[in-house]
Amino acid sequence: MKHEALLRHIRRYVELNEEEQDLIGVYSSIQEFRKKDFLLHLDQICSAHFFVAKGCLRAFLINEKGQEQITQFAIENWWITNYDSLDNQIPSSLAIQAVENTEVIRIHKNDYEMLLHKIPKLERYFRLVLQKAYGASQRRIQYIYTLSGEERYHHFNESFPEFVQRIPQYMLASYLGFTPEFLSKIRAKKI
Amino acid sequence: MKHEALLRHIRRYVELNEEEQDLIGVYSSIQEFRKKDFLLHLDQICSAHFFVAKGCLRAFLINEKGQEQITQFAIENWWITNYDSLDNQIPSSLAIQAVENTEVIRIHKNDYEMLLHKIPKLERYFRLVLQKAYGASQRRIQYIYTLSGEERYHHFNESFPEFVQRIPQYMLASYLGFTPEFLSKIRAKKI
DNA sequence: TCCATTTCTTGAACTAGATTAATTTTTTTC
DNA sequence: GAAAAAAATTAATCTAGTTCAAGAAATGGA
Repeated sequence: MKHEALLRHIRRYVELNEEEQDLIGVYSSIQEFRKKDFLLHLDQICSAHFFVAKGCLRAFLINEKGQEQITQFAIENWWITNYDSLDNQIPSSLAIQAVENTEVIRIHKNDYEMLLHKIPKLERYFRLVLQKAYGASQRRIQYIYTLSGEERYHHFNESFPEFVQRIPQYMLASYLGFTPEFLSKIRAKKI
Repeated sequence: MKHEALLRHIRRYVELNEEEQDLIGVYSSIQEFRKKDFLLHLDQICSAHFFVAKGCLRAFLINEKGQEQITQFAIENWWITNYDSLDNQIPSSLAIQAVENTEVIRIHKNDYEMLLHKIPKLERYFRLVLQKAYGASQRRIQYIYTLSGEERYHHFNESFPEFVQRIPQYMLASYLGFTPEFLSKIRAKKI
């Protein structure tokens, strides 16, 4: 099944019968993006939810100095979208772009509503997904506020060693909230 | 009805019949907290979700310098809990405390599950609540990364002028991620 | 395989915000 | 309504991380 990766993820949280699994196929589509392709451009109105089946995405904004600031990564089994833009149908302050060649399962806003209506237990699935994402976001704010840049780097490295290998260092620096130059200096001290 | 504030909030998102409204009453309890009372202590295992009917709460942690760092506020119509501690039944790294005398509607972990089971449309309600909270959390991360301390203060002031009046300045400084002394300096420049 | 582009490093000068400590103002309590 | 406690201010000194600029290394494409 083309959307097997998504079904596998949903089945971690709720049970699905054949019919429901097919329905999810009907209301979703597979999209392939090449490295550097955009899923969502700056100022575009966001119209879909994206599930990463394979690969890696990043969300970023452009700050007043014209620099890219990465606010989020999404790898296998993560959902990503701009809820602000999607819910309120306003131009996105974030862009979403492929960091690697990436296979995405895309669910359009309307199809998402349709699916929730036809398969109410998906409400539970998305509640649990959001609860996890919100928890992670809260934890991230705690780290930003309690750790220095250097501590944040070491902590991230210890928590996600494989992921650190997958992305360029300047992207990691941006995500962690400091400059690539500063990251170089940290690494020069001790790896 | 003692839990009317909560019912009113839920009805913004999903319809409820008499029976369902009563059921929510059965599985929730009202608690009054006086200013400075704790709803959740540091290292305690969190066992409930809290809905603020009236008043104001804060969540904070103690950083390595022994200082309180506020990670979140909750006022009327906001839910607050430590999902990390609640979901994984681990000691909380956050304390939750009343900033004002506060009336809370408390739903125990088990009753929360029970309610979701008996009234499945509450899955939708909590999904929508979490989606909003997650969006706010994402937006907050964007502000932390793109605005200076001073800009964050002005922005917060413009966005929530009434709320700024409700809390001591040192709490606002902590929430915004800088020292009370720095906040004093900003205010000295221009109000 | 070579050129172009992207990514990473290094060092010097600089700045937003922290720290410390003392003082004043405001709020709370009895 | 006085004393105590909590909150806010001010100023001097300090530091984590930025900025700028230039070069080195790695990667990628034809």
